[in-house]
Amino acid sequence: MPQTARVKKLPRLDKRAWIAAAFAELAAHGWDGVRVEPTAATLGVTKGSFYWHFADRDALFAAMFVRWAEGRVRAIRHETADDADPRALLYRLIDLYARGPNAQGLAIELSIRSLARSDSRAADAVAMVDGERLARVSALFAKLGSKSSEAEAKAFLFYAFVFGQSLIAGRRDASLRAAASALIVE
Amino acid sequence: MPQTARVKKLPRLDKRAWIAAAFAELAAHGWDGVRVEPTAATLGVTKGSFYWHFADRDALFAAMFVRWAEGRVRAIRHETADDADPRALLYRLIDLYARGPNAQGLAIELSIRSLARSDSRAADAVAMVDGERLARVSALFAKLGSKSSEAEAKAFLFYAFVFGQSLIAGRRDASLRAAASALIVE
DNA sequence: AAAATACCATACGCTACCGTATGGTGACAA
DNA sequence: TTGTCACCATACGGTAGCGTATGGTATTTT
Repeated sequence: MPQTARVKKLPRLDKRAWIAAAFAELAAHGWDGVRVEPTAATLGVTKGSFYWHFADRDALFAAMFVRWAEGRVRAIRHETADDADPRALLYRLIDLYARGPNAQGLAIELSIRSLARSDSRAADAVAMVDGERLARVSALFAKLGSKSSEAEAKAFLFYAFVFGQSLIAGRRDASLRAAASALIVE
Repeated sequence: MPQTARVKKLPRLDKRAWIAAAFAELAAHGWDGVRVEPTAATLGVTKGSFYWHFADRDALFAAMFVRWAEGRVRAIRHETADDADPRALLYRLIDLYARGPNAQGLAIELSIRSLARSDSRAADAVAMVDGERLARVSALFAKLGSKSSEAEAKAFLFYAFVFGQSLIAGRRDASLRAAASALIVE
């Protein structure tokens, strides 16, 4: 009996599990950290599983792009569904990306945006998400009284600020961030 | 024959040449594109040269961080030296990072900021540059009549916008960018 | 029950690099 | 001249990971 007795139920993974694990690696170690064999190890399987579900490593990336875009668009629609108080909602959105309750999601977003500069499939995913986000935030500013063109400009500013702010080191300068946020929203 | 007629036969590189070549690779293919042997090939030497100038690959990265920080601080001081018309200067700074006459520099900046989330040496370099940039831009807003605290907030907003905007796909929406810029500067 | 299918393990060859060890060569000094 | 030193080439061992080939086992289907 040379085999290790696998008492537990066999994992029997699917594409979703692989993609989820790949996103975790991406958030932790960037694109060069998304490797087949190490990910297989953390999933408790071997790469035999991977190459059953995906043609190669590149196919995994492609699947990650579309899944990310879908998930983001859905999340944005959900986050901007309650538009009772647009101003409060805008502040909440900033907070969502600023004091990372989801630093993982932010890392993923930045990684994908980084790849989008050279990979057209990633660029497509980013364009899709950007379109949805700009439209939603623009609508919020319109509800606050801005004309259509001004609302779009404010949405662009808002959106660029949210991500740009995440690139700037200081986790400490919350007051600075709050003041800058007020300059946009008010 | 002039005394400085270096024979082309022997390249005789130094650290600076290696670092410059590494930055070119970084801008083109990211951190995982900065490899010793391929870079040696493009420099026309072998890795024997590299391991004479650097202890290992990590030492090259460390050298890149400090060189980048130094170069950036110097560039920022130079760019903000002429403060005759602060408003025009602010617009010029936005333009500098927006319609990339220097897409290469932007790619490098984003790569380093990406690494700064996990590498403390990169984080130090980024903090150094951020400090200088915020101080300079803040001074510009102060010259435009803002109180100290407001000038800092505006500088933060300005700075975050500049980088955030570079993350958003559209190269096409120049008008949107201009409108958003006006919201900050005016 | 038997066969087909879905999923995974194992083993293999292959490439791209990293870092080291060591020898070679030109420039310059003694 | 002769050595020394700065700089590089060459050769080597070692690792990590990709993709493939093939066989095994559990699950489902017939």
